[in-house]
Order: sequence, then structure tokens, then C-alpha cells
Amino acid sequence: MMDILIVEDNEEIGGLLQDFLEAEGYDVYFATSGEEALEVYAEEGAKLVVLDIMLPGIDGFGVCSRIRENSNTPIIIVSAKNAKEDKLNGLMLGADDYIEKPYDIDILIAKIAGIFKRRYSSDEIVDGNIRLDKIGRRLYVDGTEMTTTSKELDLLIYMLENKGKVLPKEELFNKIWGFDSESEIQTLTVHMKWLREKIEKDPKKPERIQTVWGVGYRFE
Amino acid sequence: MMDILIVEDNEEIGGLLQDFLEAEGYDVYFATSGEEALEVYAEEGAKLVVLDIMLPGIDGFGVCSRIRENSNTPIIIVSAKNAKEDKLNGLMLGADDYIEKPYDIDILIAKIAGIFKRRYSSDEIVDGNIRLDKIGRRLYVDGTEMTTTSKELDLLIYMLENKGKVLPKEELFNKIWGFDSESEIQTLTVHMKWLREKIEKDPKKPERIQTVWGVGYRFE
DNA sequence: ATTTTTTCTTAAGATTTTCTCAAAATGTGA
DNA sequence: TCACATTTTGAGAAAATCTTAAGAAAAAAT
Repeated sequence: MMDILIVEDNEEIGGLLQDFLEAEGYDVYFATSGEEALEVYAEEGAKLVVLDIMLPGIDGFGVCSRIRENSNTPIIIVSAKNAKEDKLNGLMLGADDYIEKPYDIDILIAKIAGIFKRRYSSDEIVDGNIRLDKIGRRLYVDGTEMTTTSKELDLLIYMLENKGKVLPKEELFNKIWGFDSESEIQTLTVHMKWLREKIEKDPKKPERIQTVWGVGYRFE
Repeated sequence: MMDILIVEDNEEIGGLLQDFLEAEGYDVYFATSGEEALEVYAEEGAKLVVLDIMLPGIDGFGVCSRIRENSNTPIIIVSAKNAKEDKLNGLMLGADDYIEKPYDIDILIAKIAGIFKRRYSSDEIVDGNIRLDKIGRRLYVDGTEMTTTSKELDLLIYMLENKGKVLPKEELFNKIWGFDSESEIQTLTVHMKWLREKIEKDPKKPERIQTVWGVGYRFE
């Protein structure tokens, strides 16, 4: 199943949008008509649909209701400015969001990211004796809850999501503290120590958070 | 396809940059206008584009979006200092990185190397009884993991990627230690010894890392 | 406003990696 | 084979990097 199905009759707009979304890491299909969209959707499905209302042939409402017939795939309706009727109808049909043309690509990307996050990002990571509830921001080790600070949890999440990779200190630091942080890189190592105390059996001999000399850390 | 396409209207800066990058071993083309860049790009393509934003005629953003239309060639945006808007726009348009003018050539080279590494080099090298995980920076010999130091691993990677070639000591040394290293070339031979101990069946009779008398080494 | 919690800084000490040196071993060409 | 050049090797020194602890600063909660 693809990530995003774009339905848009203007090839230029659709193509550009496709590029942007692919740059964000989504698997995108771009359909230029309602017919094509429904066909592709029936064939393969999609996690989210970005749907222009103004389409030749079957219009956006038609596509929306057909998709809604037997699924609750999130749909973002795109339509010309001030088409209030569109907004009403679209939302009535169960679209998840609505955006006006011409739209700010940033906002659309943010909306999409938000939907993906709410809908598809697993809220729990389980790895060995570690269970991490991302939504509730709680960490369980061997079934018992550990209190963690915000930074610790962010760090752990990032490492869990990049298990097996060597994560250079700079990368970790930039991801968690922001590339423009004023803090010292040493701060990272201090947080690592605290994390180790919480998740390692023997913090003196870390098995999960391994240090890779001269480079950074690797989560196992 | 060339390695790097530089787009920069200042001939002096661009020419200098070209020299530096060619010294790093890249195949570089230097275009002085957006038009020329797009033409050359359409003709031949490039693995990476270093793009100045301020250009006469089609500006950098234009070039960026045109290139992005049907490719995801990595793009590094170069722009005047503190032009946060440029940064935002550039990154929005799908640039992979951003660097401020005046920039440190070393940093740009590092960014480029990073992109090439992430984008165009595979994660795992398998060769005979050796398996090397570049992402995790781990070495397996006959299936069992060997601990390696950073330099050892760098050396081994370089040799694996240049299998069969005679690698002069100076070349190896410059690649791993940097041409401006203060260390003695002897250091290289010490590291070779350590590597041999890790990957050779009989380190006294090396089969993989062969000595080429008076020149350097060759990996078989 | 005060307390509590989190985050950051710092510096000493521990650890690991890297480098240097010189003797021993090996290869090369006359 | 011999003299010479180059490489290998081992041991220890030096340098770099990481860990840790303790206290200061900042942020959040009460």
C-alpha cells in the first residue's frame, strides 16, 4: 500500500506536490483524474488521500464518497478559495481536513504529518526488555515503569528508531537539542549515563547503549 | 554522469571550489548561470548539485525546483549569511543541506562527502569471509564479530572498496589520516599489522592484505 | 516566592586508541 | 651471498576520548 494518493488534474501542481512529499519520505502516487484515482485505490489502497475537488469526470466528492464507502482512509480535501460549499460538503462526507488553493506547501505537509502521526505512528516501541509508550511518554523496563526526563526519553526514542546504526554524537546532539543549540556536546554523554542507569542491567557494562569510540553510540 | 555540478556566478569562487573538489577526486562541472546549469544537468545529469541562490537570470530556487521536478538529486544550497528565508525556502524546495557564505571549504567538503556516503555507498560489504557493516561500523570475520578501532575500520573499508588495486602508502595515509596529518607514515604499517591480526588466517602469511614492496599494499 | 525537578557545565580520572621508536626480519639487486 | 633498503613487530609513551560526580543554572511546579 502506498502512503499518499494525490488526486489533482493539474499536472504541474500535482507533480510538484509529489516531489515535495517524496522528499519528506512518503511513497506517493499521483493520479490526474478521479477515475484513475479510484482504480489505483481499489487496486492498491493508500494510507492517505490528497484530493482536489475540481476534477473533470468524477469530481472530488464522488471520489471521496466512493472511498468512504468501505474504508476510513484519511482524506484531505483541496479546493479553490472561498468555495465554502465545498468545505461543508467535503467535511460532511468525512474528509479529515480541508485546505484552500493556493495553499502553502508547508501547511499541507504539516497537516499530512499530523495525520500520519495520529493515525499510523505506532505509539509503542517494544524492544527486548524495554517498552516505550510514545504517546504517554512512559518507559517500562522489565515491566516496571521508570521515570524519565524529557530529554532522556527523546534520546531513547531516537536510538530505538535507529537501532543498529552508529549514531555520531553530533547527529544525536543535533536531533535532540537542535542544530542551533548553544549547549556543549558533553551534555549528551551525561544524559547517556542517566539513560544507561535506567535501562542497563549493569550500567558499568552497557549492552544496549554501546559507545563507538571516536564516533558516537549504537543501540543494540 | 558527472559527480558534482557547481552553480555559482562568481567565477573566482566557483573555480576555486572546483579545484578543491577535483582534488578530492570528484568529477566536477562548474556552471556560471542557472541557465547553463539546467542545460548541463538536462544533458548529462549530476550526482550532486552545489547551488548558489543569488544568480542572475534564473535564480537558485528556480534551478532547485526544476531539478526537483523529476529527480531527487541531492542539492546543497549556498547563500549569503543569515538569509534564513533562503534556508527555509531551499529546504522546502527539497534541498538536502544548506551552507552559509562565506563558508569553510572543509565543512562544505565534509557535507558533500556525507551526502555521497549516505546516498551512493552501500551499507554492507561482503568479501570472502569478511562482512563489514558500514552503518553499524562492525566487522565480521567468518561470522564472528571483531572489535575494531575507528582507524582500522576506515582503512579496511578503503581497501575493500579498492580491491585489487595497488594502494601506495602515501595515498592510504592521506585518505585515512588526512593530507595534513602530522603523524609518521610508519603509523600506517602498525595499523596494517593490527588489521592483519584481525582478518588474516595466519597474520604471518597475509593473504588478503598483501605488501607491494616499495609501493604500498594491495587487498585481494 | 519557594521548592523541586530537570538540564547543563566542568574537571578529574579512567579507558582506549593512536603514535613513536628501534630492533628484528624480510626482500631486492648487484 | 652480501650490502642495502624496506617492512614488520613489540613495547611503551602520548594523545584522544569517554565516564563520572558534583555543583550551578534554568525551568517547572507548588
